[in-house]
Amino acid sequence: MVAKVPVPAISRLCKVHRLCEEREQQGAERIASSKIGERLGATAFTVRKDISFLGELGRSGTAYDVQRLKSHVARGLGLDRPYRACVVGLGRLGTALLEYERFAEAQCHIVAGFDSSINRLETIRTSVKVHPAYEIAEVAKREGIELGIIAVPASAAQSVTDALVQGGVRAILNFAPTLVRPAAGDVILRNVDLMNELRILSALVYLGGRHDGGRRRGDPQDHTARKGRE
Amino acid sequence: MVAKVPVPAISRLCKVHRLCEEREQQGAERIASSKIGERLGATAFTVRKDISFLGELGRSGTAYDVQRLKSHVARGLGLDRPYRACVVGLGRLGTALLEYERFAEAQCHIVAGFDSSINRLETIRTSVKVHPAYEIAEVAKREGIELGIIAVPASAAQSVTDALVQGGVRAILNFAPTLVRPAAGDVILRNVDLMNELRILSALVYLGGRHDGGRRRGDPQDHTARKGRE
DNA sequence: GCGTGTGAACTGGTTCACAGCG
DNA sequence: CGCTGTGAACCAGTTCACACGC
Repeated sequence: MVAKVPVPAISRLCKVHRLCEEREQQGAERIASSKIGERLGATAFTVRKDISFLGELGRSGTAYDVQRLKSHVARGLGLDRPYRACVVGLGRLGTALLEYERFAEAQCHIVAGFDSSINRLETIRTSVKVHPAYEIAEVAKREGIELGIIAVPASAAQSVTDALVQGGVRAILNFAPTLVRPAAGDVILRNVDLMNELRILSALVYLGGRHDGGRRRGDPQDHTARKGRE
Repeated sequence: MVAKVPVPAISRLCKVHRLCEEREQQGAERIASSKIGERLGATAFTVRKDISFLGELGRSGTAYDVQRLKSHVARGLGLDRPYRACVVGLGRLGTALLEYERFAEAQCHIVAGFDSSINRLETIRTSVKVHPAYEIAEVAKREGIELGIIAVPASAAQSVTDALVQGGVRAILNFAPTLVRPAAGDVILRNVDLMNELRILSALVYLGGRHDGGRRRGDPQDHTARKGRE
């Protein structure tokens, strides 16, 4: 069944891929769905189903072959495809992201930074080429940038989004604390809202006991909220 | 019905709260569920249901009173309660978080930073008090820290988690690219996995057209993945 | 009429039970 | 026998339909 993988499953599969790399380096040959589930905070059922979404893997009675599983997931989700990215907004967070070398592990290569403050562009010290914000669309197109990372204040987020879309990016990761809408095109968008994460945690603490005494299953979100006492 | 609010609803309600603050400053008196939904990327139904999870609000035929709605949500989720937090791991990301003043808007006050490198502790320039990592539990207890933000490499994440739990924190926001488990206690945990976000986006782009031609409803996740052409 | 509040239907993602291979 | 693969049951959360207040 190579179709319609649910987004939560995709998220877990990406983690499976990472786990495989980890185990590979440790020299492990095989890994069972139960072990994967344990490591991911999901049930073995879920893990197996997720994997089967990508089509049948080397059928077997023994556990998954780490190498094979890894490339199975990589192929199914296109994770080996390298792509170019940019960061818009070079405040503290933006700068941190700009220089985060380990993104390369996810095949993500940051090739440009943008900021609206000429002052900041001049003082910043980084190996990545930086440009004024009004050049976003142009540079994105010229450099073949597929992914835009937004780290600007909420008020600027929408116009930055529009510029990125105009520049032809295919996906956007938005850190600005506001919902942005891709005006047109088939742009994929995910939001990472730090302020909201804090508020959610605060709320969960507050709701405390009376919130949900029961089991927490393999939580749909990436952002797993779970009570202790596993 | 003041019980068992689903986590996705909590997330949306937190955004409603933020939206109310925004509208309040703009001097708006009232706001309709349809408008809220539009702004949040959810349907008006969902918004109304979310709000009703917190109990009945000033029943009316006209739209919500912004002030009343805001305090309704704040009271229902305990968002007005200020709390103290710390950041563990003072790399680029950790430092950015440590100094992010706007967290205070979410009533989150960062009162301590930790790192295992004495060198880094000495060179860092910040207004927040910093401590060596081995003092986590002690300082957390002494300072009454309720929330821990983890920004260390994956390999250190679990031990940091344990130390935080030992220090009595009630909630943890984990930025390390690995699942951590609260060994004991009622700790609430959420993960923000940047590397995984990138991989997910890459996968969604790759799966592209054949992924899901259809509607995207008021997406369960915080991290809304949605195709353009709303 | 417009707009909220909510029980009932629906949806799709997770869980389960069991068939099948090594 | 252990472990994977998968159709079917289950269930949380979303959507809907309709009652009610302005």
